[in-house]
Amino acid sequence: MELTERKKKILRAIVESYIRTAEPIGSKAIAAMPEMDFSSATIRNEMADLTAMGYLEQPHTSAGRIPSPAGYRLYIDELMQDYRLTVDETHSLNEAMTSRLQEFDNAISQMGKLVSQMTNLPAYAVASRRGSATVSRFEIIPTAGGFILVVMTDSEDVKNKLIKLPLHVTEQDLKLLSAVLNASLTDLPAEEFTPELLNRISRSAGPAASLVPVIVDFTTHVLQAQQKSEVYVTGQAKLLSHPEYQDVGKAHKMLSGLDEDVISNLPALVDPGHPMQILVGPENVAEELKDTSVVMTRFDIGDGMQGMIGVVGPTRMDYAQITARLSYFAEGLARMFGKQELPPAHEENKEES
Amino acid sequence: MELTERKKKILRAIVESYIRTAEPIGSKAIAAMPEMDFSSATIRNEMADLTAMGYLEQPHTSAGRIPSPAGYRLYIDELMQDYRLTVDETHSLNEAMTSRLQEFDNAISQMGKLVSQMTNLPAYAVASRRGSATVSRFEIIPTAGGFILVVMTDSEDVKNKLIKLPLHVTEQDLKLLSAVLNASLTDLPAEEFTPELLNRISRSAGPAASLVPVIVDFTTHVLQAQQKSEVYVTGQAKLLSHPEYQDVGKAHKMLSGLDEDVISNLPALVDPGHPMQILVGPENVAEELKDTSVVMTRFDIGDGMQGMIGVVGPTRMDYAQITARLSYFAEGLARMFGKQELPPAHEENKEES
DNA sequence: TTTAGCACTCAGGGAGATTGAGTGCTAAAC
DNA sequence: GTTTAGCACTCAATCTCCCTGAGTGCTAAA
Repeated sequence: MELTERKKKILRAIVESYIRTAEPIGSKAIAAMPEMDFSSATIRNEMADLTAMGYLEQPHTSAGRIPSPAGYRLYIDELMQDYRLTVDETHSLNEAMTSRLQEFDNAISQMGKLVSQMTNLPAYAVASRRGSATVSRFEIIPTAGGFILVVMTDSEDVKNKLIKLPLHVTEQDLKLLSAVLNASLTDLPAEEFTPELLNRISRSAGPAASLVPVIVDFTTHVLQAQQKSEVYVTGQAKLLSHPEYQDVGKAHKMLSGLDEDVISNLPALVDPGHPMQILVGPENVAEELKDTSVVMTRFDIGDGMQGMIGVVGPTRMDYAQITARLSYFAEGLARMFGKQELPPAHEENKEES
Repeated sequence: MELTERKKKILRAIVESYIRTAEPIGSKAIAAMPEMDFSSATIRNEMADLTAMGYLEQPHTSAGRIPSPAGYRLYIDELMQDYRLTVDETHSLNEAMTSRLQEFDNAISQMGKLVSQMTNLPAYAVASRRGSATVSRFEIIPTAGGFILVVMTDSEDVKNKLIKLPLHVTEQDLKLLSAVLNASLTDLPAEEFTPELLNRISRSAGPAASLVPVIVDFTTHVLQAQQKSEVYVTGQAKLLSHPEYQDVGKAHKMLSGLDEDVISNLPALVDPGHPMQILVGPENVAEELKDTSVVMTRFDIGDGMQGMIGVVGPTRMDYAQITARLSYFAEGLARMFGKQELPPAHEENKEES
C-alpha cells in the first residue's frame, strides 16, 4: 500500500494530538481539525489503512488510534517540523546555563539537573574521556611530615595524593624516587605495571622503596578512573507526573531500570555522524527502557573530553521541542567550554579527609 | 491512664505486625498470637485504651488499628528489641564494604548505594568537612606550556588546576609568583580576599601579574567548595516497592521532595550525643518528609571529615533491622578509614581537561 | 472516490448488593 | 474487679449489573 500525502497528514495529526493529550484519538476528532477537509468516514478508511501498514495501533476496538512505534519513527524521520524556541525559552536557557555552570567541577551533574528541569523528564549526563590513559609525569612536593604525589596523565588530567613519610626517608630520597618513577612508569598503560617492573622500581628507589606500592596503587586507580565515565541521573521523580506512569508497577519497573549501569551503556549508541539521536521504545537496546524513548545528544568540550546529555521519557513525548532544547543546550555548552582563553584542561581536585 | 506491661506488650505486637504487613491489625489476630493469652475481647479493651492514649489509630471504624506516630516513638524508645544481624548479613555487609569502598574517590556515593541496597529504601550519604577553610600553601609545578597550581588547604585538602602560561612569563617569574601567593593568601579565609589585597598581589607579582585573577578565582572556588557538603541520594525508586506508595500522587510528592536540598538540611539535626537518630513522620523538620521516617547515623572518618548516612522510608519501617545495619555499616566505615596506616588525608583529584 | 448511515463493540463509570473484618457494649463467668 | 463470650452494628472493599458513549467497519448512495 502506498503512503500518500493524505495518509502522512493524518498520521502527523494523530501523533501530535497524542503527544499533547496522551489519549487515543478517533476519526471524528481528526475530521474536526481545521486543516482536515474530509469527512470522518474518509479518515476512518485512511486510518484503517495506516493501521494495516503498522503505523497505528488500537488499544481496543472502541477506542481511537494511537501511534505505533513505527508511527513515531516515521513521524520523527519525516513528518516532524522543527520546533522553534521562543524568545522566552532561549532567555531562560541562557540564564540557567550561565548561572549554574560556572564551575566545571560539578558541571556534569548540574547539566543533568538543568536538562531535567527544562524537559520535565529524567535526564542523564555522561562525561567520558577518550584516550589511552598513561601517566605523563609524576611530581613530588614535600610537605611537613609527608609529601604530595602529583600524577599527570596524558590527557592532561592531574590527580594528587597526600602521603605520609616514614621517618628515615629524606628529601634527597624523594628526589630519587621521583626520578625513578618518571623513568619507569610514564607512558605506560596500567596493564603493563607488571610485578617484575614494580620490583625493579622498588630496588632502584633506595630508602623510599616502601612507598612504591602505595604510589603504584594510587597511580593504577587514577588510570582506571580515567577510563571510566561518570554518569549522573537526575529528576527520576519527574516521570511520575506523566500519565503513562500512573500505574505504580510500570513506574517502578521503569525507575529501577533508570540506574547508572543502564544509562552508561547508552552513549555507545550515538552515531558519530548524527549528534542527536532518538531511540523510540522498542528500538532501545537496554531491555529496561523498552517502554520508553530516549533522546540524546553529544557535545564536545575541549580535547580529551566528550559528553552526552539525554532524557528518558514516555514514547509519547514532544520530540520536536525536546530535541530543540537539547540542541540549544549542547551548542551552548560547546561554546562555553570550547572558547575559553585558558585551555579547557581545567583542574579541580577533590580530596578527602 | 497507666501504661501497663500488658498494654506495652500489645502495642509492641501491633507495631511489629504492622511493620511486617502494612495492614491494620485487629483484636482477633493479636489474640491468635502464641504469646498472647488473653481473649480478643480483652485485647479489644486494651486497644481502646491505647487508642484513647494516642498510641494507636483507626483508619476507619471497621478496620483494625495501626500505630500512631506517638506509638512508633514509644516503640522505638522503649519497646524495640535489638535486631541481631545474622552471620549471613554481616558476611554480605562486610563483603560489600570491602569490595566497593576501595577508592575513597566516590566512596560517598558508593556508600549511599550500598545502604540503599541493604535496606531496600532510598538512602542518602553526606560528607561534610569541618574547619575554617583557608589555604595553607600554594605550590606551582611548571609543565610544558603551562604550570600546575596546587592549593593545599588547612584541612589537608589538596586541589590543583592546570594553567596555560603566557609566553613572556619565565620559570623565574613563577617562583616569584609562588612566593607572593604564599606570603599573602595563606591562612586567610576567602572573605578576606579584598580587591585591595588582590591589587597589591598583582603589583608584587611582576610579569606573572596577569595570572593572579585566575589563581584567586580558583582558590576562592576551592575554599568555597570546602565548606559545602556533598550529598548523594540513591535508590529513590525503591520507595515504590512499598505499599504505602502505591498511590502515584503520594509517591510523586515524596520523590520530588527527596532531592538534595531537602536532604542536606537533615544532618544538622543529628544530636552529637546520639550517633543514631530516628525521625518519625511528623517529627520531621522538612515539610516534604512529614509522611515518612528518617533514620540516620553519623560516622567519623579521620580528622576534618565527618559523614552521615541515612535512609528515608515509610513510617512503617523495620527500625530495629535498619538501625542495626546502619550501625554496623557506620562502624565498619570508621574502622576502614580511621585505622589505616597512611593518614586519612587521602588525596584524589579530579581534573577536567 | 467520498460520504452518510447504521449496527456493533467495548472500556469506563455508577448504582446497588454483598461480604467480612473489626468494633463497642453488655452481661455472665471467674 | 477482671476477663470472656456473645451480639448488634459499622463500613471499606468487592462484585455484579447495567448504562453510556465514543469509536469502528461496512454498505449503499451521492
